[in-house]
Amino acid sequence: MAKKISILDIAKALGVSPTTVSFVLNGRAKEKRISERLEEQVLKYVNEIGYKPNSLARSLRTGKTNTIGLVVESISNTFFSNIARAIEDIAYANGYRILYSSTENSIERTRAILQMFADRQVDGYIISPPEGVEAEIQRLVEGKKPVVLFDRMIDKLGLDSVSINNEFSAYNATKVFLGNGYKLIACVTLDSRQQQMKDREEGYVKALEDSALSPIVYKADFDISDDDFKNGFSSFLTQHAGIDAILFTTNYLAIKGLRHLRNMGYKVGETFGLIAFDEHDLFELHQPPITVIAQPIEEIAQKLIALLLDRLGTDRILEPQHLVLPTTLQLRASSNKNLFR
Amino acid sequence: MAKKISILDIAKALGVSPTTVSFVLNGRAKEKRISERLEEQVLKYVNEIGYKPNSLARSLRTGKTNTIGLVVESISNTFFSNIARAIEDIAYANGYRILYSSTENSIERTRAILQMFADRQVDGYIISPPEGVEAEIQRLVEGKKPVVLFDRMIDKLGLDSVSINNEFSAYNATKVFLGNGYKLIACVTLDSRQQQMKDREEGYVKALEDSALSPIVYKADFDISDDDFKNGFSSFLTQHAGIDAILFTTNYLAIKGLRHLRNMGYKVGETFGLIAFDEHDLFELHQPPITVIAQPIEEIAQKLIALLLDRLGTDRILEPQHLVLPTTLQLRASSNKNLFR
DNA sequence: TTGTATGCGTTATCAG
DNA sequence: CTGATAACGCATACAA
Repeated sequence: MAKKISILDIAKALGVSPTTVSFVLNGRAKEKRISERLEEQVLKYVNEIGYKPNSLARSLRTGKTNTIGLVVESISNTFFSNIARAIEDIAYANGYRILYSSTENSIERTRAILQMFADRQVDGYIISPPEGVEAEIQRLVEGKKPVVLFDRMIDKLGLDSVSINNEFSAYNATKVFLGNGYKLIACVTLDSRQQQMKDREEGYVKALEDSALSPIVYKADFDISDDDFKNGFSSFLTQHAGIDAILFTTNYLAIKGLRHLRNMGYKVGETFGLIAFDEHDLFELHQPPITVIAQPIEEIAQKLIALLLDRLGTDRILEPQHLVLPTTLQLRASSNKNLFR
Repeated sequence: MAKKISILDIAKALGVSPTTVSFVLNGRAKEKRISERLEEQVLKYVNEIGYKPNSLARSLRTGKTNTIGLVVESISNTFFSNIARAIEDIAYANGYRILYSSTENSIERTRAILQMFADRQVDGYIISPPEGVEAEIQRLVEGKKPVVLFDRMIDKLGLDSVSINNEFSAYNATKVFLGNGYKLIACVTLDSRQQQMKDREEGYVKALEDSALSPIVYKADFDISDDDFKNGFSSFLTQHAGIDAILFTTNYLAIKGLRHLRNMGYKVGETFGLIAFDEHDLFELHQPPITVIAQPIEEIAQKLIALLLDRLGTDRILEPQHLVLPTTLQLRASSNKNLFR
């Protein structure tokens, strides 16, 4: 590092005052009407010795850390890691760094994370909140830190948010099943009060109601073990004999389901319809290719960070924005048994 | 937040000096022989008002930020996001936070990232370095910051590192092809001077040499477009008619390859062998299931962070450690055409 | 146009 | 055992 050089050393070496150096460094030379010669001289010297301001000291002074706290369910989940990847780029381009952390849907963990982020004095937050952390998030807002939510909403807090039209997406997907002649359509979802999960289920239910059919729903815990899922899921299937299509409301439930369906001898595609939420690298290559409800990852990331940077840029409290982005139904063979005839 | 309270306020409120409060807060009460009554009193008050020390100020003073810089190729790659996930946990448990960034194999980007991390004064680095950043990493080391490398090595720097036995893994996998009766075995790899890629290729070559066969290698650029890959790959296949097995040295090349092989009508599994580096969610569910060389992700992460924490804990310069972990060859149908007879 | 002095919240050095 | 007080490096109000 050789991080010994401070603004003072520069000032001394050049025989000017630290203020002058500071102004030049912050691009306020013109504004402060510092002579161009001097400005150049400072810039040149700074460049020569490779001086970099100490961001800690600067942050301590200004109260800004140029850091954004990103709280996701799990960074190892492709949906979130892709979001993170996209956010990273835009944040960096705007001079912000990312501190991230995975909640694993645990309230405890989330509390700890938020506490840490607060300690670190991040300037703003992007959060996909688990259930039950309303109070903590509320506290952030009270601390005047901008917060943008995604993936899951917490309506009552009136925060900026970016989400997708969950209900319609599920409704639409279920309609595809119906249109393709599936009769007994089930929904496998999370046992959760998260709004987006409820919405997805609701969309499914409504589509069935349109055709005077009754919903068949299996709910699994977020952190269900493979064994428990297997047991629960297979007894669900035998209980409701004749199910010929399933809408999975999350990606990893779909993967779990796919595995067990195959093990149990169901012919996904040929006789059994399947649609999953969220795109996945290999869904297209799966045999049969899996129909998915794809979220616009890039766009979500863009809107999130744009919203946050917006808030970061001003002190005024703006009307909260709720962006609802459309999904894309990526039609593949798994939702159309007619292709197999 | 209400982050107005400082150690000074506490001192005033309690009628003691800031020093005392500081000592108590840092658990040095005993050491400094501060009366227990006073200690309790301070602790109690601090707890009551929910005071949290300002980590910025502390870092400025101590020169430690309790932050680790994690530099990966791309956080959206499952291998790296899983590593990141595992590292995150252990780091947090030890009081460290993670700043991360994706290089996308660009020297420019990596330089910028390293610069940023240095500005942020991270305490240590975990890096999977692209080619050509030796000088920059060297500089970190000169700045007395511990650096642990993974996935790719830079031998001459003599840094701590965690890697896998790339050559043997590829050798072993190729042997499986040979044992299962494949005749014309190709290798698809990265056009790169990265040591681990050369090692993988070398393992493949050696296995073939054992049987007096000549290697057939296709090399693609790291950031090759789908179209370019398609063109290059298919002309490679026609040039070397009769190829009946391929070892892919990276996960995403395998996925690209899989896609094009399917489009071109090759019957992976039945008549065409395939083995890929790195596990993937859906490889097991693919039809046929894909044989992979699986890296011990948890263990890699554990060793990385353990090594780094070790270095962080002491000033002494220790003999650099090079941990080489074994991979697991996950045998599935894609590498055994006999299963299809 | 530039310099001086002060504070951000901690920790550490030294006295007492 | 405890309390002043000086740093850490930067930014800014205020002077000159």
